[in-house]
Amino acid sequence: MIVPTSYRTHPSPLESGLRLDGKRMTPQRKRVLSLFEEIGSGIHLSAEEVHSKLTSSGERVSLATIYRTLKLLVKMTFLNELDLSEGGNRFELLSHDHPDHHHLICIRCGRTEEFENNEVINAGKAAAKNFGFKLLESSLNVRAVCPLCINK
Amino acid sequence: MIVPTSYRTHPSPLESGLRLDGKRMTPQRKRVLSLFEEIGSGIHLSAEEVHSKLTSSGERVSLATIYRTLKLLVKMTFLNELDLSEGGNRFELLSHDHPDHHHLICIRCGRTEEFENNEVINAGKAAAKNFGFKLLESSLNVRAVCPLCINK
DNA sequence: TTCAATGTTGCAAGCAGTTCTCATTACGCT
DNA sequence: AGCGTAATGAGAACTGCTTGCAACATTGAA
Ligand SMILES: [Mn+2]
Ligand SMILES: [Mn+2]
Ligand SMILES: [Zn+2]
Ligand SMILES: [Zn+2]
Repeated sequence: MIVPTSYRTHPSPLESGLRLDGKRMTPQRKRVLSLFEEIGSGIHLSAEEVHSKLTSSGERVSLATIYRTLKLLVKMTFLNELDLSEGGNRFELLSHDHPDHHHLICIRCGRTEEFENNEVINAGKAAAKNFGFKLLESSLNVRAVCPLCINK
Repeated sequence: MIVPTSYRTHPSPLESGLRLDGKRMTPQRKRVLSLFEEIGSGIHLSAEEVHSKLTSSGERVSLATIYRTLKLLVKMTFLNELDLSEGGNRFELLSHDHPDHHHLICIRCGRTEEFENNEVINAGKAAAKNFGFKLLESSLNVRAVCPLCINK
């Protein structure tokens, strides 16, 4: 068996995406995306939460960079940005299995559940078509109180 | 014909709503609600817009009072608060004919169209029921680009 | 391997929208 | 008219986020 003398490591999707836009791979960017990949989809983190998760595990990243990186990762379609209207916006790994899910939010404790519903997707499409708008995205937020919070 | 010597004017819905809560009727509160009633439903104003509409027509109201009054009128169900996620939150007269409409927003110029859709309402109800949450409200925001904004 | 070009970071200042503090004003009741 | 207390105005404060800038790090070329 022949062992190559040098490894040509495949650039990650992040790295190649950055490259063809003249952007650079940095440890900060790798760490932010890795965090989301490690915790998996279905978790919705604020910028502050991302920041404290990284710094409390010894990484040195500034909050400004977190904001810049999250915005970049959203533009690159690695992440999805949610406006759940309680506290700051939240970010989640964009899962290509469930790209169009919606959120049920407990306004007391923040617990957030996901659900999918095609009628909702179609309602958005229909509304845009009706008025001649070009659809970008539609999001249904259901504000509610969860069982644990229901009695005070 | 007998002309009464004193008129007992009916208290407005605003006034009676305030009364039974120990709250007081003020010119500011009357003006803010009147503004929405005059422009009619289907108009979505930010706090700043409410403020400048009132002050530019000669009224003296502070922005802090606008915010306080808007919140109060929402709690009293005269107004509805929208989180359209571009710029600040917006407020509209709560029309009892179309209580549960949704919004299609042009992210370029802010133009906002309304639409109703029962499947969406049901989707929210179903999601809440499924997870045992007590539903408060569900809002579908469709972000899009309007015909006038579509070519740059 | 070195180096220059330029993209990226950290920090602090800035900003937009909203809430809060507190002294003053003014409803509403008698 | 007078009193108790709710509401207002003015500005400070706060939150979530963005930006300007000097120092720094990555990349590609030499
Ligand atoms: Mn989600
Ligand atoms: Mn509306
Ligand atoms: Zn809860
Ligand atoms: Zn437009």
